[in-house]
Amino acid sequence: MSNDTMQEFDKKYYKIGDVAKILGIPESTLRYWESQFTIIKPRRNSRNVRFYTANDIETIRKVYYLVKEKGLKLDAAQAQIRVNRDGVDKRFDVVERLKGIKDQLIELQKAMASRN
Amino acid sequence: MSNDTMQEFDKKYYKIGDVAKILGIPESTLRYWESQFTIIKPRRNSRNVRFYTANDIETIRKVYYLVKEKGLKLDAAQAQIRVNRDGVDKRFDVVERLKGIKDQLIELQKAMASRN
DNA sequence: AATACCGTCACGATGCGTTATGGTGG
DNA sequence: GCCACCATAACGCATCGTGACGGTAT
Repeated sequence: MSNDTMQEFDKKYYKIGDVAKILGIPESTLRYWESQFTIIKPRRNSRNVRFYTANDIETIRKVYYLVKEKGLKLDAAQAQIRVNRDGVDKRFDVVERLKGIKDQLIELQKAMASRN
Repeated sequence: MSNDTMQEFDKKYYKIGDVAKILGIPESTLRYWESQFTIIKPRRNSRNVRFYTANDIETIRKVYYLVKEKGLKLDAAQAQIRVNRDGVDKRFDVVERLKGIKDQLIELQKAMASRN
């Protein structure tokens, strides 16, 4: 890991060589995916060198899973990652509605208790 | 549509030319997909001619959607179709559990009514 | 000088179908 | 003899990724 990697105390950046080693993917593939995806856009420093966050790496890990292990096309993988986000949001909505119902039931329970 | 197509009164079978016209897919593609998929296996008659059910056609329609419109690889499309079945089953399970809760609430309502 | 990065481009592998050929049955 | 079907194999195109090249910065 190069010296540049650490930018601040708590915020780590990884250069492409680091990411390649961490994920076991050639640098050339990382550059190629970046050219094909809109969801993988690492920051660059003033000398045009890529700097990846841990979040970037997680996204790439998802792409790797979908493309390499599930056999989706790059386009489809990108769409799928977005759909998953939507799916999470939808599940979250359901949870919120059920929490509302729970609150109503608690109120009902209180009402019943006060009747005794 | 050829004469062979209708086998019984209520059960229709379609030959490959029929399916190709219905779905707007070349026969060659249908044969190719059949060679690659396990989920598309139309019956054959004694002369080795394919006969498709309406169900077969629906499966092919799903494949068409996933492969042509969503850009999945054939492998991934096949997996996805299975996953969707699982997904439906899981949603069904949730509905069943919520129905059970509903029954309990109805019982609760009755109990409250009898208290008056 | 050696190393790590950059963009680009050419090449190769794989996936996906199409087309061509020759054959059978009605 | 025509039409719809069959299998097989060669071919072509697109996608995906790799490798190599020359260049820059530390």
